[in-house]
Amino acid sequence: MTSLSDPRRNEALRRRPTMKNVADLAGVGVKTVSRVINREPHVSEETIARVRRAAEQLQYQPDMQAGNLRRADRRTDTLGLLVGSVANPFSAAVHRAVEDIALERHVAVFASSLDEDPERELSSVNAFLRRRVDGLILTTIQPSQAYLGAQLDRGIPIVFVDRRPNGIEADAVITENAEGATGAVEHLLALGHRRIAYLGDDEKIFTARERKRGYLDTLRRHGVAPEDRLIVDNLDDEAKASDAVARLLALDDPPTAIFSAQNLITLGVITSLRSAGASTRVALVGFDDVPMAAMLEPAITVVAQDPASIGEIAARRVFDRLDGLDEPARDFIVPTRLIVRGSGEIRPF
Amino acid sequence: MTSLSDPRRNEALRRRPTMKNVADLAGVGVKTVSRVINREPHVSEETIARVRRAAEQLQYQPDMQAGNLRRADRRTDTLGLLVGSVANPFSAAVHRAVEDIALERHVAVFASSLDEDPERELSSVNAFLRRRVDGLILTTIQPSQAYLGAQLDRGIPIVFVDRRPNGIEADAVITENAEGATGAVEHLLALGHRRIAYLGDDEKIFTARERKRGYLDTLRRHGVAPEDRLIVDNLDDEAKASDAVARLLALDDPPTAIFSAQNLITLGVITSLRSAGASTRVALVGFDDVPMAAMLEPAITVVAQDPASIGEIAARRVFDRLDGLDEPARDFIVPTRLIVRGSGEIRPF
DNA sequence: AGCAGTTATGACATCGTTATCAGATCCAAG
DNA sequence: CTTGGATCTGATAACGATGTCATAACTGCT
Repeated sequence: MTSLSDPRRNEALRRRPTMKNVADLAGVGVKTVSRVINREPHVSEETIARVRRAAEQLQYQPDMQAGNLRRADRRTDTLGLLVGSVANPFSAAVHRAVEDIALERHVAVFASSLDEDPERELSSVNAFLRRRVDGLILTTIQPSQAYLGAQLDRGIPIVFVDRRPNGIEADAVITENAEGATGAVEHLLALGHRRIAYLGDDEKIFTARERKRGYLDTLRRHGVAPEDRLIVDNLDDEAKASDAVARLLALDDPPTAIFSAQNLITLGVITSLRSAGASTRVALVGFDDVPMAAMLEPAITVVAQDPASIGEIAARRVFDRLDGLDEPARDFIVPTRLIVRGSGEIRPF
Repeated sequence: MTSLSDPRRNEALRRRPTMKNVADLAGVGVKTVSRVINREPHVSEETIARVRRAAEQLQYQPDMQAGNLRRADRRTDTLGLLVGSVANPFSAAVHRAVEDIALERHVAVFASSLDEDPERELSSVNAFLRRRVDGLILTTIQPSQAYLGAQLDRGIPIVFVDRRPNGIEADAVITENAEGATGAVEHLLALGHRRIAYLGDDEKIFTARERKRGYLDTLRRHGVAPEDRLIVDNLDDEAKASDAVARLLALDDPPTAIFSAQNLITLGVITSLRSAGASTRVALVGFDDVPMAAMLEPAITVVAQDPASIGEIAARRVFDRLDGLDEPARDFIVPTRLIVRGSGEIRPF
């Protein structure tokens, strides 16, 4: 007799039931159980019912890992997603869109945060690959993504989001960064601003380079010489952005407008302009939307991105490739939209 | 001779290399490769180097799925996380905290959104289980979680977050919802408010019930009879919340203060109060923090939750259990914090 | 020299599933 | 009554790794 505390009994209880267990209980072979579970034809109604009952009784869950090992298509119905940070609203919106597309295909998503750390890029990608994901959607920070070439050759679709890869030809879904920046700067120029400051992130980041390029090119095209004193890079948090604004406002000839090239930076700018009492005097246009922007006083004019589209396009591309689409790699450029709310329409003093 | 287009050659190229391939290239047995990859002892330096070189050359990545099948501990180093929605800031913060803890242990996280849909709860949980996750962290909406009993018995740790489970004894990490609501309501009562409206979510949601209970109990304890006309449930989006506020303001004896029990509802309330020009007349305290709350005019007083702690505690609990901790299930109550910013300190008119 | 103990290695079974194939049964048509 | 073709079923190999165990070559000790 086996008692509740008998280790063997516990062992049996603790083990997840296998197809063999179901087969024995139903009095059929394992292959028949496999057929029922996978809804394959050529099983009698009566056998199906018996197997179903046994599976139910044991609370059987098939082990996909074991199945995938042998299965012909070798798919794990799993996808790896690497974003800036799952806690960042932009990344979260991308993630959500990817999840929604993946859900339609019963594909589960591994999500991971990059934190602009090259080491994390490698370890996340490796973690995904060891788990045999069917495809990858990646935001990257390594100078080159050539290390992914072999995976691409082996038919694992890889789509880059938000940033274009280097050293490898692969699909990329990116915001029209330079054009968006151009729109912002032209908007300010049209109001008469000439002293327009640029506050941006580390130029190691693709989007930062692009947005800065848009800013510089646009100024020059309109005959305004960019001034080094009005250009600040490497702002990777809100506090640094605030400090930078304080310094700009203290100049002899301070800027009459600010183009803030990233959303955390925009928050820092708002804080700093307010505490200097300059928020209704200095114009501000931010790249990427800011939560509650419409509720602020003044409301914040931004170049809004469309993270949901980015995620959706990336996910669809991965699945198209998994479905056999064999096109050359290409970029998908997602448009931005200038949302006029007030802060960007302040005229120069 | 095999040409580039020879299907066999392509086949070989496309296949991910196996340990056998590495073993053959290095001129050793598969078990030796396994030892090297897993850093097991009893392999000569020279052999290690040969195997490493071969693995490098083939860009070999071990297949964890195959390994897990045989491995003694049966761990997949994978965790399933179900949150309200990965795009929601509260959920995203929980997710991020879970990811950070998981990363320390080289555990990958499947993240999924519940969307308050009972069907989605079941399908997500099943998707996780079929993929043999080591543990589950779940936000739920089904009336009972008894269906998870077998998994719990089999030793899969399950920790519920944000909502307490029903019909099953399992760990739960939850915000002190009723107490937080009490704090908000007492804050308003102390200022002299007696007509305090409650705007809340569907009572099917655990947190909504708890917060409402806190509101009702507190009013009664302070000798204020709750008024049905001032209590609105089932507000599941911003627009509905706005409409509800408009109706409340149109009453003969409108509320002098509003307790908004969820963050999307708070946004709707703000919008509506503003458009009615009542935002500096009617007091507002929201449950759960709102982005940019400090920047608004008036700034929004809230009962802030601590999603990062919730995620961290839940993840640690899962790993403690995986490490063999055998305590009875318990609740972890995460405190709230009343953040006084202005909107909640408006006195009754 | 002989023996025990350690190190280095690989053959083989095994994990839980699916693919292949062969055998049994049944039915309809000749 | 045979034949051919479905339909139903299960035995067995295989997937890519790890666990077990046997074997061979050393090492250090009597």
